[in-house]
Amino acid sequence: MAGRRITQKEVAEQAGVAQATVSLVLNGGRDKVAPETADRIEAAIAQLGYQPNRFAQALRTSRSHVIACVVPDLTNPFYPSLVVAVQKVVRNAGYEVITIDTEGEIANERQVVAAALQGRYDGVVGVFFNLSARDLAPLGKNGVPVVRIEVRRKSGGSLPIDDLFIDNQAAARAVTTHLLGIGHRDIAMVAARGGPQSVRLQGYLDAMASSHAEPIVLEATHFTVEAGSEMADRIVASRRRVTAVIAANDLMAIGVIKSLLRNGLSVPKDISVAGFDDIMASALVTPGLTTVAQFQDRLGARAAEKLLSRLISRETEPAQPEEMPFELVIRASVAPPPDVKN
Amino acid sequence: MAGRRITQKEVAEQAGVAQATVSLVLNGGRDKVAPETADRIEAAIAQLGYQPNRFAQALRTSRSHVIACVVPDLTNPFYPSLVVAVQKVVRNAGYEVITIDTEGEIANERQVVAAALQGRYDGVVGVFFNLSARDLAPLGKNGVPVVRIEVRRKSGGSLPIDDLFIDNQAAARAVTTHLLGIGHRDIAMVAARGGPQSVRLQGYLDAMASSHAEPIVLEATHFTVEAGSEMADRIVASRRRVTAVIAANDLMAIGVIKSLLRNGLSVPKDISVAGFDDIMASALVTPGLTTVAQFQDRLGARAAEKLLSRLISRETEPAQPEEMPFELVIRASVAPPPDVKN
DNA sequence: CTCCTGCGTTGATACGTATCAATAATCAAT
DNA sequence: ATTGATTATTGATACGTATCAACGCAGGAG
Repeated sequence: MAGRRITQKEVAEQAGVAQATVSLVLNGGRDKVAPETADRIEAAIAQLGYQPNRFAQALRTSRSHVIACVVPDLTNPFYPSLVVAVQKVVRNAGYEVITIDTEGEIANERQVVAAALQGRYDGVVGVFFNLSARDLAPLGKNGVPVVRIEVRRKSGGSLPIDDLFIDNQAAARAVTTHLLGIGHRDIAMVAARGGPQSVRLQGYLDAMASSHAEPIVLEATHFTVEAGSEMADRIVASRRRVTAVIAANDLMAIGVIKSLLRNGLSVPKDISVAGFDDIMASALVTPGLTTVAQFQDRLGARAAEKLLSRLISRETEPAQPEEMPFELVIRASVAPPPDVKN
Repeated sequence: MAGRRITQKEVAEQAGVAQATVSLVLNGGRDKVAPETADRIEAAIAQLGYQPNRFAQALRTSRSHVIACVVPDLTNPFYPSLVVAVQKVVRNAGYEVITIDTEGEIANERQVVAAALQGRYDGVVGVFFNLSARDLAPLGKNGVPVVRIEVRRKSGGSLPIDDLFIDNQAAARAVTTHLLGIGHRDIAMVAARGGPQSVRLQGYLDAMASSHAEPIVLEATHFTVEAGSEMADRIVASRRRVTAVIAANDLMAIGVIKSLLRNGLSVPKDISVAGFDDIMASALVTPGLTTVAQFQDRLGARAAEKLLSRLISRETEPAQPEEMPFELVIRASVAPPPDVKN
C-alpha cells in the first residue's frame, strides 16, 4: 500500500505547472525553463520522492537503459571479474546489466541478438564464441552498439562493432618461447575447439616451428579441469617423452598438474606446466601455475567504457579494434627440463 | 532498417481483425475466441514474426518479467554457481535475471529494494548481508515476492518472504566435532564479521564448549585469501599452540594454508585446516581442503523455484523457512594432531 | 413475431513518459 | 500603437499493450 508510485503528473500539480514542463526540466532542458519554475519543480520532485518510470520511458524513447553482458561460462572464474568490471562502470551511467551465460551455445548467442533487436538492450558487450561479425551486423544496423571481446585482431568491418582484443597468438608464442628458452624441446599442447583455444594453438605452433621443434598436440572436448586431467593421463600413458605441457587455459592446466602428480611425477622437476588466464586458483594451487594474465578487470572496464561512449555519442562510425595487454606470469610450475638441469 | 518492430496492430490488420482480439488470443483467452479466428491470428503472428513489446506490457500490467538476483560478491566463486542455477530455472519461465553485486554494502542492498519498489523487478532472490526482514517488508507488502538465502533458520514473520537456509551453525559444529573427534584440542577459528561468518563462529564455540576445549578466535576484516594469510601469520607469530585452524570460508582457508606453508609448517602434519563452501579451488589446492559443501547449484535452483511459484500463484501466504542440506567434505588438509600421531 | 440470453468481437481507454506544435507573455523595433 | 521576434509554458499526441464496457448476432423461449 505504502508504495504508491509518484508520477510526473502529480509532481506537476504540486508545483502548479503542466506535466510537460516537469518532463522538460528532467531532460536537461533546465535552461529552457525559467529558473524559479525549475526550482519549484525540483522542490516538488524532492518532496514527493518522484522516480521516473523506466518502462514508460523505454516505451516512449525506445531506449531500455539495459545492456547485455554476454559470457560463455560464468562458472569459469575468468568471467565473473569481467562482468563485475562492466557492471561497475556502467552502473554509474544509469544502466543496468543483464548477464547472460550462453554456455558457449550458438542458439543462446542468437537469442541475445534477437532480444537486442527487439529493443530490450541498448547495447551488448561480451564474448561470442560462435557468432561472427556478420551475425552481429543487424545490431549495428539497428543502432545497438556492440563491443566484442576477442582473442585476436579482427576487423568489425564497416559496422559500429567495437573490438577489444588480446593477441592470444602472441601470448601463446610468448609462453612457448619462454619454455624453449630455458631448454625445453618436447613441449606438448593441450588444446580444445572453439573460443581462444585454437588461436593459442596457432601461436604455439608458430613458436615451435621457429625453433624447429616438433609439436605435440592433444585436443580435448571441454575446457574443464577434468578434460585437462584426461589429456595428461593420455600423455603419461603414451610414454612419449614430454618435458613441458601448455594447456589452453588455467582450468585445464590445473587438471594436468593434478593428473601428473597422481601419476607420481613431479611438477616442475619432471614436467613443467603452463596455462592461460591467471584465474585466482592458479595462484593457489601447488605448485603455483605459470600462466598468462589477461587482466579481466581492465578488459571489462575498458569494454564498458567503449560501449558507453557509443551509447552517449550515438556515433556510428566504423569500428577501431583496440589491443589490450597480456603478461606472462612466471610461477613455480615451470623449470628447466631434467636433462639440462643435470 | 531491417528490424522494424511488428505490433499487434499490424498482426490484426493482416488477420482482418481488431487489435484487442489479437491481445485476447495471446493472453490465453484462446477459448474465448472462435477457433478459426484464433488460427488466422496465429498464422499472422507466425508470418510476421510478431514479438510482444516488453516495455509496453510492463507499463500496462506493471509486471516487468525481470527478477533481481542479489549476491554480495560475484568474484567469490561461491556465488556464480548460485546465479547460474537461478538463471537456468527462471529463463524457462520467461523471466530475465539482473545480477546485482552488492559488495556487501548496505547502501547497495537498499538500492535493490528501492528499485524493486519502483516496479523494476517482479521478484527478488538472493543473499542479503545487512538487510533484515523488516527492511524487506515493504517489498512483501507491495506484492514483490522475496526469497532470501540465509545462513540459519529465520522467520520471515508474517510476510511473503520465503527463507531458504543452510544451518551453518550445525555445519560449523560438524567441522569442529570432526576435528575434536580425531584428537584435536587446540583449534583456532578465523572468523569475520557479517554474512554467515558469525553464525559459523557460534557453531564452533558450541562444539568447543561441549568438549570443554578452549576456543581461540581471530577476527579478520574481509573474507579473502589475503585476510586468511594475515590471520595465519598472526597465529604463527603468536607461538601459541594450535593444531588445527577452521576458517570461516574457503578463500580464507586457502590463505591460511598458503601462509602456513610459507612459514615452513606442514599441512596437515603440523596443522590441519578446514573451511566452508567447497568452491572449486578447494579441490585443486594442495593439500585438498577439507570443507563443507553447500551445493550452490541446488540452492539456487530451489530458490528460483520458490520464487517462481510465488510469482505464478500471486500467493501472499506467510512464509515457510526451508532447510537445505550441507555435507562435510573430507580432504587431505585435515589429519590427527602431531602428538596423537606419534 | 418479439424478447432474452450468450457468445464472439470490437472501440475506447489508460498506463507514464517525451516531444512537437501551438499558445501566451514579454519586449524591442518600427 | 502595431508588428515581429523571442521566450516560457502548455495541450495534445503517440509509444504498444491489456482490459472493460458495449455491441451485433445467432438461436431458443415465449
